[in-house]
Amino acid sequence: MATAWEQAYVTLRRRLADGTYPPGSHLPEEELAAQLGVSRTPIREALRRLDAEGWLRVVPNQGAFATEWSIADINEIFDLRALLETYAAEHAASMPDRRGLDMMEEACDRAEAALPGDDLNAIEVISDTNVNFHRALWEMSGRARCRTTLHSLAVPPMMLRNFRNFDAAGLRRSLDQHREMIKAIASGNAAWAGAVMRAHVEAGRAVFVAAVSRSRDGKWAM
Amino acid sequence: MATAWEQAYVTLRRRLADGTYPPGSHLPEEELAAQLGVSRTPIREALRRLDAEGWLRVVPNQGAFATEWSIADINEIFDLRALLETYAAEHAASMPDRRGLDMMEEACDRAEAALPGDDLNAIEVISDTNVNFHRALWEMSGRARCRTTLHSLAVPPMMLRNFRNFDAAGLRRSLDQHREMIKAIASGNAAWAGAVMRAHVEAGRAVFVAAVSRSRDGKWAM
DNA sequence: CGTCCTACGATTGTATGCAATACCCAAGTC
DNA sequence: GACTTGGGTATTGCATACAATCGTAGGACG
Repeated sequence: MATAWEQAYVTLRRRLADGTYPPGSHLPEEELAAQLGVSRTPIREALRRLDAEGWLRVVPNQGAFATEWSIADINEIFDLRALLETYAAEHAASMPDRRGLDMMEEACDRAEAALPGDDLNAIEVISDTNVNFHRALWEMSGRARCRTTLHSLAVPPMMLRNFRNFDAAGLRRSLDQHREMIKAIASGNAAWAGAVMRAHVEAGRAVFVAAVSRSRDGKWAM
Repeated sequence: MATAWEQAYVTLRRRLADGTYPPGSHLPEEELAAQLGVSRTPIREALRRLDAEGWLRVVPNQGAFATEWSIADINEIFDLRALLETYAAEHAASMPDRRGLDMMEEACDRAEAALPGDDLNAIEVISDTNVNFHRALWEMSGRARCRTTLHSLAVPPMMLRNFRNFDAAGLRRSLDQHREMIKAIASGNAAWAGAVMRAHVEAGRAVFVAAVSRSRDGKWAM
């Protein structure tokens, strides 16, 4: 069994991701401690880590606040993902391994099975398998620092929720890009893998930007 | 006055950077607490943050160990710095501001004044002003996430200590590149700024690689 | 002599208590 | 009426105490 603070970290991160704690909201330590059934000590340690990873901001003597994301922030994140995911894909292609490729295949299979359903549950599955796909790729690249950095960039709330903005054709294309990436990596063609990844990230940005411009007041449902 | 855990964080980070706690060494909480004159609680919170930033690794029930760096790790860090510092330089050039440019100029002036001295103190000053220069540039780029990521990549021990590997000509060239970057940014030429930055990072890598290959057993004095 | 087991010491993990600080609101002043 | 000031409350910051866990040294057994 993992330590209490690690469990708290995982739970709080998930809740920040799924919107249980909306951006800007205050997170009182005692309340979190009561919810998770532990004391404030492990909660505080989890909050320190979430702070370091950008999930929330701990202000001295005021506590933790779920981070709010401006459109500029999100564009920056897409920029960084474009750089780092491409880098990871290129290096994964230069050292492909069976186990990682299998994990990526499996993620695609599961996503494909969920694709026909239009409900939120399908979106949930697709979002989930998407994370698994990318994680397997980061792992295969063998770049530890790149992996942890991408983890903190690609998993936060508005990235996961962006899947709700995809239409059926968009999801189909996203999945096709995943399949193409597997081919590129398996063949050891770094340039190919990198190019597909860059297109993949930019397609995600385009979906996001379109969703933002649809909402007239410039605010979006993240 | 900052909180105790923030002070502990800064102090421990500096000690990890200057070699007081060598790579691989175990850092008992109680000992750190005694050294800094606080209890274990703020120490633990500082350690969580240092862990998240890659300065050390906290193993459950075993404590904190200063991270050890393989040559592959360091090459990865230079790779990521090449990508992200270039990105930051390009965006700084697209939105130059007087105050940031002044800070960069000042860092160069101070480094230049210290340059004639060959002693370790001069190296210290140069290493210090180098950090200030880059920080000012990151700040100017307005990219918050890029800045925090670079902070955790560019400041760790072996990056700071790499300055000891530069010869006089190398330091001179490094400083010239800083001056050139200021010109490029001030003129708003993003491509120029990015190219100089990339060259700057790669020059640093070359110095590092040369230092490693000079030591026959593949270990280096970091 | 080597291996396994146990008990001890050292260190980390968590809970709790108290001190310090910030926020909120009401009363007072200009 | 707007602004300032004071106290009360809620929340965080830190220290301490105790529980849980790990590593190791020593001894028993094969």
